[in-house]
Amino acid sequence: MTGSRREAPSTADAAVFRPVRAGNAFEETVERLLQAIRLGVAVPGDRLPAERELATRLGVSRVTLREAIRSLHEAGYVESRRGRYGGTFVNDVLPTPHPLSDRGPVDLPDTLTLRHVLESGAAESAASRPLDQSDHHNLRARLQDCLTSDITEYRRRDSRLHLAIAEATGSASLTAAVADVRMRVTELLDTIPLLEPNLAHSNEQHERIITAILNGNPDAARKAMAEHLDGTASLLRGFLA
Amino acid sequence: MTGSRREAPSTADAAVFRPVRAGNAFEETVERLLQAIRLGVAVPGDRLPAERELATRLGVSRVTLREAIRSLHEAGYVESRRGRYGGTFVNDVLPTPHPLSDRGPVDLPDTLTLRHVLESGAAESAASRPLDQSDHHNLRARLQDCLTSDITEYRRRDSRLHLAIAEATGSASLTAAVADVRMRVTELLDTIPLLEPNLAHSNEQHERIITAILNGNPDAARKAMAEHLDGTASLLRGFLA
DNA sequence: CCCTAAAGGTCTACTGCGGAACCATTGCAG
DNA sequence: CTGCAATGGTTCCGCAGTAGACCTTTAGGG
Repeated sequence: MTGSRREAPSTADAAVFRPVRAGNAFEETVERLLQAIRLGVAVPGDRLPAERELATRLGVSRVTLREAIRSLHEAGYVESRRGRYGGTFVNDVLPTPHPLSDRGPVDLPDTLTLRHVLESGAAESAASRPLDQSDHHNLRARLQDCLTSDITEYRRRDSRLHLAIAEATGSASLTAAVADVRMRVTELLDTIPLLEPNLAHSNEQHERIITAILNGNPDAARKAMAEHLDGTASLLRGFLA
Repeated sequence: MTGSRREAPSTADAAVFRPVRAGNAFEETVERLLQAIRLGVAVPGDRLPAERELATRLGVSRVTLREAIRSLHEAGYVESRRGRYGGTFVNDVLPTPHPLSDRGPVDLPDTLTLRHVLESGAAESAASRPLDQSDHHNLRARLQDCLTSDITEYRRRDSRLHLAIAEATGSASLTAAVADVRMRVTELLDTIPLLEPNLAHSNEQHERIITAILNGNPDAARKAMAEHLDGTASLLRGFLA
């Protein structure tokens, strides 16, 4: 402990006594909705769940959710329509995001370390459990989305594929953690250019990862994922160092 | 998306539209302080940081923190003393916790999957970076604490060792994630007996893990950690299945 | 012996947020 | 063409939580 009579203060203190809340309810809600859009869980044209339902699922009041939606509307992400079969819809053209935006500076090594652990672990874990037909279908469909994507949509479909891998582990907590860390990485990636060669290379790696998972080969899945992540990691280190 | 015109609802929805807050500020604060005590970050006799400082670090008001401390006091975990050099101190004899206590039922596979990913990943990550002298010292000291521990203190020292491994990755986010998942595991472990043979076996595995990390052998570290975790995983599955 | 620093203990606004009721708009079914 | 159901839009009230000032206790130093 800090000031303990026993020994020097440790950094475990920092982990346990970190803030209990990341921000206020409004900010957290905006962040989640942005996550849905940026990670490709809600694609242009999609309708978000109705306000009453969404508020319940997010655990915030409808008023707070509506404030979040309003700020997303003002930022150009969504439009709302009233009446039966109305709702809040993701815009077809999304705003090009923020030059390493609003909030505090990100700790690059911290983010990359966490990402490596979570995503290579998820790949291994997904490959070492029996997958049902819908898992197979989902993984293959998301892979195909990447292969057939142009540059403008690639980042979202890439995220969606990685999320599908996390889902295939069957662990909701792990999936949530992967979604969070990908959000952090995505914010960084959006500040650097995406080139055709990277995309082709990325697609090859995706195929190897998915093949290993579908074949139930944990070690190969982990290794393929690790290589894949190393690629973007050195890219980021290069541009942001 | 749910209700999307495009395709079937996916479980990624659940990850992104999960609740933004785990509970109210009071409950979260109690949880954190319990974490500090149960994971051995604050051991009996230790003084917690002063209320004003702790409230700032946890990002809650002093009133809320004090309510949390009061409920820990009533539960027998801590005592507070006024005056200069006063403070809140961890009791020497801690209450034996809750028979799979208050909150909702835990998803065992979910917890174990997340734990496997985080902790084996942390071991690998710690082994693949240069460690300074204080890292070496910390790891060896925590290992020694386990080797010389009797049964009553073993769980706390075990957690503290595993936390030290996470710290050695240098990633604050990963350390926090490991602390959280260990808290979930600890609550489960506290409901089943701890036997001498398990303890001896555990110690052997700990030595192999730490040796691999200190020698900078990522694969060995990961493998040793994975075996170690498999042990308690099947124990838990046995008792709780 | 008293003063001061550092800690816990108390009180008082103020505010963010949740809960719930109610209004307004829209499209489909009858 | 009328009514209903499903949605977004609005309003109000109450409570949990925050911020900050202030009180009380205690140990050590001058």
